[in-house]
Amino acid sequence: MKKARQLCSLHCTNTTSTTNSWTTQLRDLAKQGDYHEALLLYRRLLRSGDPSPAAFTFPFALKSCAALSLPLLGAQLHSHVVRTGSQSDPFVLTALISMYCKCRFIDSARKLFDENPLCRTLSVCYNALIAGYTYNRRFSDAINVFCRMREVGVLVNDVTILGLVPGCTVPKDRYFGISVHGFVVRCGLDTDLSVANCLLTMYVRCGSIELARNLFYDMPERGLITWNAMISGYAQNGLATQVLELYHEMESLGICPDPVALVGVLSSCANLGARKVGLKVEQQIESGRFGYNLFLKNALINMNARCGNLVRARSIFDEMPEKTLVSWTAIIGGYGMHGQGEIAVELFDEMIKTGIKPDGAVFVSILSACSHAGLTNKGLGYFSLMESNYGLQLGLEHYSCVVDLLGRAGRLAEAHGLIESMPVEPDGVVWGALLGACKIHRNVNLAELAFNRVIKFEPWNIGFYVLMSNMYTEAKDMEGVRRVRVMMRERKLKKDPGCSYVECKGRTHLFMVGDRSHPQTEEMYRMLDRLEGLVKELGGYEKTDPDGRTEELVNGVGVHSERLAIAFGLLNTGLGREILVIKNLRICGDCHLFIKLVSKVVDRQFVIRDATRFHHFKDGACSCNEFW
DNA sequence: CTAGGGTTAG
Repeated sequence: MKKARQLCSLHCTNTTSTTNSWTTQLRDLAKQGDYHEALLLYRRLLRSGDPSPAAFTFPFALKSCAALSLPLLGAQLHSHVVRTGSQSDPFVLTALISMYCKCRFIDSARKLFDENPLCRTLSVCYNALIAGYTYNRRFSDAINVFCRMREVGVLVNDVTILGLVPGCTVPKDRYFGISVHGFVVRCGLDTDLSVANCLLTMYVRCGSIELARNLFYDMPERGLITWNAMISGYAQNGLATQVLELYHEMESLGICPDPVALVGVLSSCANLGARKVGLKVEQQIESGRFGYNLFLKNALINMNARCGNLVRARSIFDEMPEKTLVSWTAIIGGYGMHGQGEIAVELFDEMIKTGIKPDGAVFVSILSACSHAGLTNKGLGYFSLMESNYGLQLGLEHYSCVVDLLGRAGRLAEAHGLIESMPVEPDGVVWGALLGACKIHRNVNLAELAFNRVIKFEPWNIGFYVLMSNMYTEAKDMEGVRRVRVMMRERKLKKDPGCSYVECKGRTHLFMVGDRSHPQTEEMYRMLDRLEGLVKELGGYEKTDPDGRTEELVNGVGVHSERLAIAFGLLNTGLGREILVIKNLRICGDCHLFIKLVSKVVDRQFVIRDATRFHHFKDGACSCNEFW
C-alpha cells in the first residue's frame, strides 16, 4: 500500500498529467477507499492553477470528505462548486447532499435540496436525501421525502428503495416495510436482487424472521448476499440450528461461502457448543479459500472459547496484530465463562492500558467473569468506575450482573438494596439474579419477594417456578411447594429441566438434574460421594473461594447435572484425558467452583463447553451428534 | 444516491 502511494506521488509530480488522468487517479483512489490520498491529490490539482477541470473531480473529492467526515472541507468544496458553476451537474449535486448527510449536517443537505430547483426533478437527489435521513436516523423525514417524490411524479427506482428501507429497524416499523414491499412488487422492482436482499434484511431487523424466510424461499434467484442475510438473520435472532441447516444447504448446493457467512456460522457454533462444525469451519478458513479478516478472527475467538478450547482462542487473540474492542470482549468473556476471573481481570486492565475505550458489552463480560470467580470486590470496583471514569450508562444488564455478583457472595441485603436504589425500573433479569442468589444462600423470605417480582416479568419462565419450588422443598415448606405447583398448573407450564452433556468415545451422554436413568447411576453417585469427601478433607471450598462462598456437592433437590456428567466422565475416560463437560452456563453459572475444586482434587483437566442454545436439540441427544 | 458481518449476564 505504502509503495503504491509513493509510486502515485512520483507519478503526479513528475509527469505533466492531463486533467483526465488526474481525475481517473482521484476516482480510483476514492474507489479503493484511499480517501486521504484522494484529497491530497485534489489539493495538488487545485494548486495546478486551472480551476475548471476540478469540476469533474468534485464528486470524488466530496465522497472522500463524506467518508472521512470532514464537513469543513466539504463546505469549502461546496463554495468552489458554486464559483465554478457546477451546481447544475446532477453528479455534483448528489455528492454534495450525500457529503452533508454523512457528515451529519443533514439540514445543510436539505437547504441545498430545497433551494436548487433542479434537485426537485432528479431521482438521484431525492435518493441521496432519503438515504441521508435514514443514515441520520430521521426515518419519518425519509418517509416524507419519499411520499413527496411520488406526489410530484419523480421516478422511484431501486436505489430509492435501498436508501429508504434500512430505516425500518424496530418491530413496529415492519408495517411500513411491508407496504414498501408491496409497492416494490407493484413497480416490478422486486426482481432486483439488491432490493430483495434489502427487504430481507429489513424483515430480520424488525424481528419478522418468518417474513424474511418467506421472502428468501420465494426469491427466484439468490446471491451470496441473500444467503448471508438469511444466515445472519437467523444468527441474530438466536436461531442457531437454522443457521447450521442453511449452511449445510448452501454447501450441498455447492455455493462457496465468504467470511460474512462464516462469521454467522461460527457465532451459531459458539451458541450451540457445536465444536465439530466449528472446527471444520476453522480448518476451511485456514486453507485460505474463503478469505480472512478481523470479523472472522473475533468470531473464531468466540467459537473456540465457547466450544471448550480456551487455549486456541487465546493464541488467535495473541496473534492478532490489531485487536478491536470486540476481540477483547470475546476473550475476556471466554475466561469469565471458564471461571478464570483472574485472567479476565488481567486482560481487562491490559486492554485499558492499551488505550481502548471500554463499552457496555465488555463491562458485562468482566462483571460476570468477576461474579463467576468470586472476585466480588474487584467487580464492584469496575462497576463503580463505569459511570464516573468511562462515562458509560448503566444498563439493566449491568445491574443484573452486580446483583449476581453480590448475591453469589452472600451479600443478599446489599444486592436487594442495590435493586431498590436503581434509577431505572428493574426487570425480570435483575430480580432473577437475586432469586438465584437466594437459592444458593437459602434465604427463603427474600426469595419469595424476588420470585413474586420476577414472575410478573416472565410468567412463562419455568425455571423460576422450579427454583422456588425446590427452595420450599429444602426448607420443608410443603405448603409453599403446593402453592408453586398450583401456579405452574394454572399457567400450563411444563417442566423443561436443564441438562449437561459429556463426550465419551465419540458419543454424547446427557444428564438431567438428579438423573437416575443412566445404567451407571450407582457408580456415579458413589463417585460423587467420594469427591465430596475429598474436597471437604482438603478444605477446598474455603481455600479456593476468596469470598468464602460454599457450594455443596449434593443438594436436597437432586444432584446437579454437570456433576453427574463429571462423575460419568471420571468413570469412563482414560487417565490423563480431558473430560469435556457441556453445560448451559447461562442457566446455571454455579458449576465453575465445583469443577475447579474437583479438578484439583483428582488432578484432571475439565474442558467446559457452553451450550447456551443446546436445548434446541433436546428432542434427542443423538441429533446433536450430526453437528458435532 | 445503493443490499449482507464479530462481542453482552440469568
